[in-house]
Amino acid sequence: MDKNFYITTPIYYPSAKPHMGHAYSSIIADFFARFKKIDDYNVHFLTGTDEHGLKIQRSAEKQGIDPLEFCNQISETFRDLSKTLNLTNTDFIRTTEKRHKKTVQHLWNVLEKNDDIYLSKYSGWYSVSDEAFYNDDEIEDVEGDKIAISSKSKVEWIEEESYFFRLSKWGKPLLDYYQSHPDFIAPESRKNEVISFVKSGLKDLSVSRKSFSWGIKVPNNKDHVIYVWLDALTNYLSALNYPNSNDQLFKNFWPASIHLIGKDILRFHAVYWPAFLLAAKIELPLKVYGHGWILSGEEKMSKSKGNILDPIEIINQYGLDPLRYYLIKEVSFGNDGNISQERLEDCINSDLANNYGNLCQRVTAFAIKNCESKIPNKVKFQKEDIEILDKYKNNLDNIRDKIDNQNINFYIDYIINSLFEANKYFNDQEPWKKKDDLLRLNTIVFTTLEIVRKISFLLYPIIPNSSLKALKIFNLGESDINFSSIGNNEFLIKDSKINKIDILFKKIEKNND
RNA sequence: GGCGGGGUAGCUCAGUUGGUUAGAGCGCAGGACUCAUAAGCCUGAGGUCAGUGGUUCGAUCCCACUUCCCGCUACCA
Repeated sequence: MDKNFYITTPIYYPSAKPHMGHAYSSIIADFFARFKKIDDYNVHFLTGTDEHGLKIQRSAEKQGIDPLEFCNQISETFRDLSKTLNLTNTDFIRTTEKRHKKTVQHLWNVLEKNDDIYLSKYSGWYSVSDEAFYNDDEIEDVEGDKIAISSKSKVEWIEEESYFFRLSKWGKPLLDYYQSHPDFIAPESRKNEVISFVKSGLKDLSVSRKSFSWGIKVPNNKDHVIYVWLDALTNYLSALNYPNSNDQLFKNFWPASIHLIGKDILRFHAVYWPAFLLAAKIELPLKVYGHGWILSGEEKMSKSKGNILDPIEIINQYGLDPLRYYLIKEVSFGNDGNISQERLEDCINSDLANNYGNLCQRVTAFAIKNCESKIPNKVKFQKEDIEILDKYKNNLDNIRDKIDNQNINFYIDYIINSLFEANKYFNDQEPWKKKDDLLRLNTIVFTTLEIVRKISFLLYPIIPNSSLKALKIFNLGESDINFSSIGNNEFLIKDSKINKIDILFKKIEKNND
C-alpha cells in the first residue's frame, strides 16, 4: 500500500509583505515534507494565500486597483517566498481561484442543508476605526459617548443581518473527539487551552458579512459574502478537489496528516474547522500543530520596536540554509523562539562550518591525497567501525517515530551528536598515522565517508542545498537520497571517484572589540 | 479576576515517575595532536535547579505560600 502524507501551512493573508513567521511555518512544513519524501511517502504539501476580506478590499481601493489585481500582485510575493525558501510544495492555492470558490460554496450548501447554518442578526458595539466588535464589558461611558476600553475609540451599536453556523451544537462532539483522539491537537499545553475554551461553552459563529463585498458570495443570497474562516479553512479541501471524492488527490490525501499553523490561529483550526467538518460529515485531519512565534531578542517583532528581522534580508546576507538550520535547531519546537544575528552567526560558525562543513572537507581532502581520489575498495571493518555505522540503522524507526511526534529537536540533536561522534572517530582512528597500513587507512576513510553520506541524507530535510552540495563528493543527487538507505553501511560505490567540493559554509568573521 | 504554563551554568535550553558527584550546545581557560575552513579531539572553571515553609530517611523534582514572566479567557487574521 502506498504511504501518503498531506501537510499544509496556513494560507497567508497578503495584506503585508512576508515576515519571519511566514517563513518559519513554511520552513518547518518543508522539513516534514522532505523527510517524508525521502522516507518513500507520496507527499502533498500545500501552501497559499487567503485573499478575501475587508482589509484587502480597502488596500486595493487605496491603490485604486481592482482587489483581484491587488491580490495577484501580493500573492506573487508569497509564491516568490516559497521559491526563496526552497519549498517543495506541490501546490499553491489562492482563495480567489475558481476551484476554491466551488468547494466553499458546496460546503456552504451542505452545512445549510444539514441545518447547521441559519440566517439571523449580528449585533454589538462596533468600532469603525478598530474594525472590531466589543462586548458590553469591554466598553465604557465617557461624557455620553461609548468607547472601547482597550483602544479608546468610539463604538456604535450595530445590527447586521448575518448567517450563523451552529457552533454551539458541536461543543460536546468536539470534546468527545479530543478525548478519543489525544494527538489531534499539539502541542499538549495548547491542547489544554483549546479544551478549556470549548468547555466554557461555544456560541454560534457568524459566517457571513453584508458590510463588504470582497469575498465568496453566499449561494442564493448575493447580499452576503462568506466570512473568513469558513472560506479560508476550506482551502485544505479545495486543493484536493473536494467535493469530488473520486478524485485521486482527495482519495490519497484526505484526511490531512497535519495542519501546521502558528499558535495564534490554533482555535480556528482546532475548534471551528473540525466543527465544520463534523457538521459536513467529512473526516477530520489527523493533527493540528500550533507552533510558537519567532521573537527578535526577547520581544515580539513589530514595526514600532524596529526589531523586525526580514527573512529575505537574512537570506540575502547569510544564505537560505543557515536560516533554515537556525530556525529548526535553535527553536524548541512548539515554544516561542528567538532569533538574532549574533546567535545565527554563532550557529553558522560552530555547527555548519566547523562541525559539518569541516568534516566533509577534512575527509575528502584526506581521501583525495591518500586514496587516489576514490572511494576505497579494500575495506575490512573492525568493531569500532561497525559500532559507529550501525547506530544509524538501529535508530531508523526511532527517528521515524520522533518525526511522527513532531520531535524536531530530537532529530537535529541526533544529527549534531552524530557529527561530534564522526569527528571524534576520525580523530581517534588517526588515519594520517596509518600510511603503512593501507587496509586500515582505507577502512577508516570509507567508514567516515559513509557517515558523511548518512548525515548528509539526514540533513537534507533541513538544509537541502548544502546537503546536495556535500553529496556531490560522491556524485549523488537528489533522487539518490533515501532515508532507509541510511541503514546501509556499504551504500557508497567502491572505486568510484571522489570529487573535491567547495567549502560548504564560510565562517563569519566576527569583530572582537 | 478565572484557568493554564513557566522561573535550572555568562547565553540558549534539556532533565529528574523524589535517591549517591544536576546535563548539552555555545562562550571562556588549559593541554596533546596536525588529516581539515587556526577546524577537530581531550581536560577544566562556572549553578544555594526564583524565595520561604512543609511532607519524607532523603526534594531541583511532591504540597502550601510569596514573587516575577508568559499563554488562553470567541468572530483583525
